Formats: sequence, structure tokens, C-alpha cells
Amino acid sequence: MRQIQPTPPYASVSVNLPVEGAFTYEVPENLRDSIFLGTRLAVPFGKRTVTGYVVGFEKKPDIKNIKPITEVLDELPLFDEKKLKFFQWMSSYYLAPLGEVLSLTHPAALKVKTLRRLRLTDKGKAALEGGAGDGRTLEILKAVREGVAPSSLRRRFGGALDGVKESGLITEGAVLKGLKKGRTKPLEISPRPLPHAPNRDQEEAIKAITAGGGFSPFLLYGVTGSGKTLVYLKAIEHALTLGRKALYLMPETALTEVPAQYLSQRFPSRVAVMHSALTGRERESQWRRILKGDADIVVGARSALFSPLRDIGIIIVDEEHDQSYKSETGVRYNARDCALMLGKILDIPVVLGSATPSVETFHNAMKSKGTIAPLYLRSRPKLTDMPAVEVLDMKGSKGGALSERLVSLTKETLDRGEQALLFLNRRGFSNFVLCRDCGHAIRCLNCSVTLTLHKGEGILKCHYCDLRIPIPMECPSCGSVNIVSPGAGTEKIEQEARDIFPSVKVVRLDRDTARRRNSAKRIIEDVESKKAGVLVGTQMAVKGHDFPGITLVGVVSADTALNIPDFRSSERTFQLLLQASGRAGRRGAPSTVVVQTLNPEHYCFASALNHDYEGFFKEEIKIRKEAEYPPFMRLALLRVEGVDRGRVLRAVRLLVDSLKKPCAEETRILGPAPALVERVKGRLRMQILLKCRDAKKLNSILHSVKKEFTRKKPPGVTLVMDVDPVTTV
DNA sequence: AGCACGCCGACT
DNA sequence: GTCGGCGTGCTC
Repeated sequence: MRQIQPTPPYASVSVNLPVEGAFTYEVPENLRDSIFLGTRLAVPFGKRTVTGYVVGFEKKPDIKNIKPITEVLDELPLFDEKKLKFFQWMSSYYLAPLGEVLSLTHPAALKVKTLRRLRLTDKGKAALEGGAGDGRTLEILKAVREGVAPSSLRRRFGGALDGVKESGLITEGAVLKGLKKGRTKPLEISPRPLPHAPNRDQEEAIKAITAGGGFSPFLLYGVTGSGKTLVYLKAIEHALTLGRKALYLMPETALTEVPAQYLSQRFPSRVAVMHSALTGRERESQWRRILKGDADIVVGARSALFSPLRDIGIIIVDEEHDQSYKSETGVRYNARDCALMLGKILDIPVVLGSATPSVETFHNAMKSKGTIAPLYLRSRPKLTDMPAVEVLDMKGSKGGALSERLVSLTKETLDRGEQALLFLNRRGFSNFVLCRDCGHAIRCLNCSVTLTLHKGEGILKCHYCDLRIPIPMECPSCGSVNIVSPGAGTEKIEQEARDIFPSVKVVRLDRDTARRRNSAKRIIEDVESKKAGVLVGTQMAVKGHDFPGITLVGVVSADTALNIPDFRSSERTFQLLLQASGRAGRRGAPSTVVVQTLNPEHYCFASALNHDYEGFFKEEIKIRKEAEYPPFMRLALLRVEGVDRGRVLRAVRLLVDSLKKPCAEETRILGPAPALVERVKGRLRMQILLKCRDAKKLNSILHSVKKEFTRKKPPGVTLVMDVDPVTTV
């Protein structure tokens, strides 16, 4: 790890700011031995001190005013040449500044912050005590003594502040934050023994993965319960016996627990966990363990891919189809695709696993000269052991959100001493509140959506900007008191279930009930211990948790996902249906899935009835081809946002103009059109969808558009470029 | 992203 | 005449 060559006196440093290119800094004599490629630094940048990352060295730069590096932040570098190559690919592919990509390598809390602080000089203190000077000056001095923030001082006193500063009464200094050196502590993981030895399919998959052919991507494909986890664990074990390390990605933080337990049984205290549910302190401690080389396996959510793990020998991406691998803020990367690229650069196997692969991955794996090798786990539970799926046509049904059929099945289930899961992917009591007399629906002031009723909290809430208002007693438009809330969310289902089964404990698991730490745990324990008979929940309840007592799953409305005008809505619905049915009776007890829908004739239900992923895929791929969507076309979504409508529209016209030249034939431009939710947090969102057969061509278009747009764009608007969007609404 | 510099309207 | 608006451009 240590460099043999002495560090040259100048370093190329990438900073975490939206600026292109690296900056040159002098390596001070006393830091010569502690600066490497990949070292995280604090560097002066303009008037501030910012985080920087060493991306190279120079001998003789032809730049004047070179400043010295302020401080080295970590003893060990966060990346090497190969990883840097990977980060540079990400920067180019997702059109994000390199420094922003590199900031993914450490917890955000470690970011260098310069706090500008104004302090009184001795002269200033004397002036204040002596009451010397005009009223305004004294006012300023008093405010500075009280520690009022510079920004608000500026707002209050304007230019007068500069006058006081010039007269030497106050001085400005910067305080660096985030430089503390933390301690490390392994997370408590209770070990769990491996369940059983691999069967023949598993053996074959393990053999293929561990065959050792450098970069080799696999799709491990098999229904829930077919034993993918064991294959991952054996593949990881193999990498570790070769003296290398392993990355194990999961889409949901809750899912990491069981694999981490298995792995820590086999490799005590060599497992690190990285996901957003950790506290800041835990995350930092896990990160430092990884950096110091105290962890051989990192189990975590998408960001774990960038952790400073050295000498990675295998990457596992479980539930590869899951949308949460896509980051929707900052660098809009897809961790699954990034894992493949990192595997290619590191020349190691990458295993994608799923029972319902994404259409792109499956297409890739099925192609005659596909880039991903399929591995089947056929030895699956018998079809008779799979839950029976019933699709209920809800057209013309009246009354509650739960049909008579679903209610009677739930009753039977409870009577047998078993449990039911009622799934609805919408939280709150009702997603709209309506006046019966004038038809007015209560909408958010900042976003173009209706407000959701949260009865328990006694408020209406916007799910986009978190606006909260009290529940109105009368219609704000006509004054009528005839207000209803016809939509259904999990809170309403919970209440309906309580009304129908008053003697049964009904619990709800969604973002609202799981917000407080450990409250989700309590709900899960209630279900596991069978204290609760009915679990109502959003996808949070469906993903990952294995409740053996649940033998009935009711999908309250399959239409929520199906009706979103998005090219992936069928895929998403099908995946949810299969995931939900995977929750029913994993221990062999006869079980049932009931799907309520207004579109029972949709092809995803026919396939879901038979647990037939490939049947679904065959239908879906035809539509994708016809409509020119992935995997046949590559997509990029360009979104222009801003508060001022005129400015946004002007910017969109500029964007369209800048697209004309680079987009020749073979490229489709859809839009501009307002986003499905036109305004969010007061900002208008206009978007253009680009389709192109060739990813390289699309990328070069995006680069040229970005360059031209940033040069010409009016102030007050921002352009977001989303490469390979998972949703285009 | 900040922050300074620079050029046009309403005020002591 | 100045204070301050925000458009423009730079930061090693």
C-alpha cells in the first residue's frame, strides 16, 4: 500500500463541488509520507476549505498561485488506480462531477465543512465595553459577541458589516469541522449457522461462479426459497479462502441482517454492515473498520459498493431487479450496473440474483451471445406447495377496500390460527379528501398533488413536500361540511380490518409506523410471535421479512402500481405480486394470495397466477420492442426544474435547441412535457425523454447537451440528467 | 456550490 | 451621488 517512490511535491486533487477537472496543490514537506493516490484531504478552495481527493501527482505544474494542502484526513487512501478508473467511468456515464462521485466513498458526515465565524478583536471588545462608536456599530459588535451567524448579520446590517471589519473591530476566521478521528467498534451480529448443504443445482452454480475466469457476470435465477443465499455464501467463502474480500449488496437495509448473521458465523468479526439505517456513529465506525482492513466482507445497501474495501474478489447483487439500487438524488447511479462495471475493471465475478429479474438483465442472460451467464436453481418447491393465486375483479364493487371474498378468506385463516398480510402500497388513511357537494379536492400549495389524510395524526399531509395542515371541518371552496375521503391507504385498511375482526390484533407496518427506531422491530415481533393476526403494510412489509405464520396475502389493490403511466409499471406490478406471494407460506402450509384489481385481464395477472416469470417476460419483451423501450433502447431523462414558469419554459426551449444538432437519426426525442407531478415543492418540472439504440452515442449527446446548456442556461433553473432512469414519470 | 465582481434602478 | 439587485465567472 505504501508508495515506494517519494510523493512528488504536487498533487492533482478533485474537489466535491460541481466543477469539472482537478486542481493542483502543493504537498507540504511534512505531509510527503502521508499522501497517496486516493487520500482524502482538506484543501483551500477560494475562501473556503473543502474536501478533496488525490487523483494523481504532478512534477512541474504550469499554474500560478498554487496553495498547499491543508490537512490529510485519513491515514489510508480510499481508492486505488483501478477504483479510480471505475469512478471516472461513473462520472462520465452519469454526467456527475468526479469529486461528487468520489464523495460516495465515505460517509457524508465526514465531509469538511468550513464554518465562517466572526469574532471580536481586542479593539472591538474595548469599543463595545467603552460604548465607543455609533449606534449601528455597537449593534453589530453586540450581535457578533452573541455569535449571530454571518449570513444573518449580512442580512441585517448589509455593507455596514464590512466597514466595521475594515476598522479592525471584528475579524473573520474559518473553523474546520468533520476532521475528528473516530473509534471503531464491530456491530453486534449474532451468528447464525448455515441451514444445510448445497443441493445439485446449487453445487453447479457455485462451481460456475468459483471457476475463476476473471470478469464473469452471472444471473442466479430461482424462485423464493430456492436457495440463492447459500450460493452467495459459498461463493463468498471461496473468494475469502483465496485471500480476497467480498461485497454483498442488498436492496433493503432490513434484508442485510440474516446474511450478515450467516457470514459472521463463518467469519467471526470480519463482517461489516453498511446501510442507511445505521446511526451516524455506527456507520462511521463500520467505515473505519473497512478502511483499516478489519473487514473481509461488506454487507450493505447500494452505497456499500463504494466503501474503501481493498482487493475485492467477488460482488453479489441480491434482488438485482429492485429499484432501490437506483439512486434518485445526487449521482443518479444504478448500483447493479455499477457493480457490473466494477467487476469488469477488477476482473472478478459478479453475481446478480433474483426470482423476478429485471427485463434488461433477463434479456441479456437469454440472448444467444448474451453478456450475462444464467444459472438456474430449478430445484424449487413443487407448484402445489406454491400459494394458490386468486385474481378478484373489483369492477362494480362497492363498500370497503376489502372485498367480501378477501374478508371471508381472512376470517378462515384467522380461525385456523394462521395469519394474514394485507398489502397496499400507499400509506395514510386516504390519498384524497373531497367535497361531496362541489367536488373540490384539497390540494397541496407547493405540489400538484392532492393531500393525503393521516387520520391518526389528525392532519392532511403532502407526500412530496411534507406540508401538514389540520383536517378541515368544511370545504375550503364552498363551505359545505359534506367532506369525504374515498381513497384507501394502509391506515384505512388497518381500521377496516379492526372493525371486521374486533377480537384480533391488527398491526400496520409502513414508513409512518416504522419511523421511530425499534418500532418496526416491535411490529415484526408481534407478527412473529403471532400476537398479531393481521399485518397491514406497504412494500416495507412485503420485502424481505419472512413470516412463517402468514398463509394469506391480500393485495388490496394491484392497480396502484399498474396505472402509473410508466414503461416499467407492468414489470413492477408483476414483481410486487410475486414478491407478495413469496410472503405466503414459505414453510409448506397451504396458502393463498388474493389480488384485487380493476384490470383482471392484464397479462401480468395470468403469469402471476402460475408463478410464471418467463411467461410474463415473453409478453413484456414484445411490448418493449414495439414501443422502443429498454432493453432495445437506452434512455435518458432530462428534467428542467425551477420556480418561475417563464424561466423554466425558456430553459426547456434552449434545451430542445441544444438537442437538435447532436441528435441525428437513431435518436428519439419525446417531449418536452410536464412531469406527472408537475410541481414539487413549488418547482415546475418539465422533462424530455431521449431514446437511443447505442449507449455510447447517447452518452456523447448528453455530454454535449450538458456543456451547451450550462453555458446558456438562465438563472434559477436546474437541469437534472437521469441516465437509465427506472421511471420516466 | 459559494463568493466576488460588475453594471443598472430607488433612496438617504 | 450611493445602496443593493442579481447576472457572470472563478476557484489550484
